[in-house]
Amino acid sequence: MSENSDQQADLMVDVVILTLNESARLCVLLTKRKEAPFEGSPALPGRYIRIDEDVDADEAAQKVLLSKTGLKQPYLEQLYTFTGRFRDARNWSASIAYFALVPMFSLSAQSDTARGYSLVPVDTVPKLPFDHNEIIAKAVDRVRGKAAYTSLPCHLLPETFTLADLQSTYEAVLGHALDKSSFRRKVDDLDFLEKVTEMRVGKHRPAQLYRIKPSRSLAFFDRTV
Amino acid sequence: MSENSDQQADLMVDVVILTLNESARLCVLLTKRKEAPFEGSPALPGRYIRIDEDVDADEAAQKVLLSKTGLKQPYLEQLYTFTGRFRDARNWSASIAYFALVPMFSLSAQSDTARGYSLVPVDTVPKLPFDHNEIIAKAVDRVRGKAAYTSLPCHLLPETFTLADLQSTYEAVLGHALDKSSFRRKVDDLDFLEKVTEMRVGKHRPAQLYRIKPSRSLAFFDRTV
DNA sequence: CGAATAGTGTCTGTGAGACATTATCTT
DNA sequence: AAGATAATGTCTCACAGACACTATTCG
Repeated sequence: MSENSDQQADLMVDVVILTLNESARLCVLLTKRKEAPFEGSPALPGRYIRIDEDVDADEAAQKVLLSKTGLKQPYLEQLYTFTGRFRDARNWSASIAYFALVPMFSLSAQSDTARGYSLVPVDTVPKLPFDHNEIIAKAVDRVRGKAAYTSLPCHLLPETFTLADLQSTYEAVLGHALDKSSFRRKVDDLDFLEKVTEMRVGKHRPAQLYRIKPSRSLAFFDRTV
Repeated sequence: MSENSDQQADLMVDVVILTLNESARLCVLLTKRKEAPFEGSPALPGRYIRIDEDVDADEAAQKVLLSKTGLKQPYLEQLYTFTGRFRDARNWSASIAYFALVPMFSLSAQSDTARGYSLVPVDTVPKLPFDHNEIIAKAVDRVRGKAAYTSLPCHLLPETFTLADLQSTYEAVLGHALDKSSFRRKVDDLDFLEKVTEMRVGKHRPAQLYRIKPSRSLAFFDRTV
């Protein structure tokens, strides 16, 4: 591949960072592009892979995530690689897309937009440059699909949470309501949560707080064969 | 990315071609490498992406598949992208891996090996160059996972087949036996097969032949939420 | 007829959904 | 006490698994 080094594909990573907003809606983080083309437009955070700095694409994606959220231990998974001559008018390019699930942002909406990024509900994403809409759609599909039979959505919650929090998170991701009793039975069967000594106190009856058992950071629901 | 064009990553596609052998075992097709490094070793079929010839990576993968099997309409799906500085000692590289499901080969074992490739059961794959063992493992995982709730394994069968064929295919992929009655109920519920007028005649009672309904080339089993 | 494969029927336990009930807090 | 949320209990229907049974071919 060295005989024609000016005829190379561009290689980059893009990261779909998903979180819940205050209304418990699933949102994607978008940055304002600082360079041409589409300077100023919102787009997915991402950058070119730097083969002298990045050991592999996972590391590059982690760095993107770290620079946007400051988080070191999020859930990060490779999603799909989008390629082709036409997805970026400048050149044949390959973007290795990742998605990340991060707990609800503690940052205020103000400082977010000040830093040039915004949280947008996944069902109201505007037209974005390149094939970024397609990338987001695929990420949401994947998370929805896995939510049906794994504990993946837990990563959208803070360290400790109530069962009601957990259920509304699943409902936000899946897009439909769940029965409380069935949901709790299933969570109980899966046995990936442990009680925390404290309770959440609020305006009404306090609720038990839980956290994910250290050993079971991604548990699988039964799947009927 | 143009300021340092001799410091680019290599970009390639590798294809895990899966099929069933005569003993109804899930097998992967391996080629003998014609170039250094590892010349003569068995390895996954693949090649560098040629940005002047391939519109996108899917097309490159299709061409690899076509050149190895002569098949034009197989099931082909992007699997995962394997990247990094160390997976190939020559350079930082990215391999966009695909997997394909193809009907049992009509080619004889003789002509296969003559052309320099071989079918190896996925549970007896020898140590391969690069990270090809890891790629195959991931492909098998993916197929197994999807087999549990989709009609994916159908693509391992010829145009028409009996329900017994279909069941043994599922059993080969999943790695365990299935109940005949339950299996047929489920297939019936899914409603992705249609009867063919002919029957398969053999040494015993003839069996009804089926084919996939044209509109339902990939059907999904129910998944319990 | 027996052997072998194709195809159908029946029973039962599990478990998800629906919904009711009890429990515990604040004001 | 009223209101709100947390947590648990009960009933039922659907369905997957187990297994038995019938059907149709060949030799």
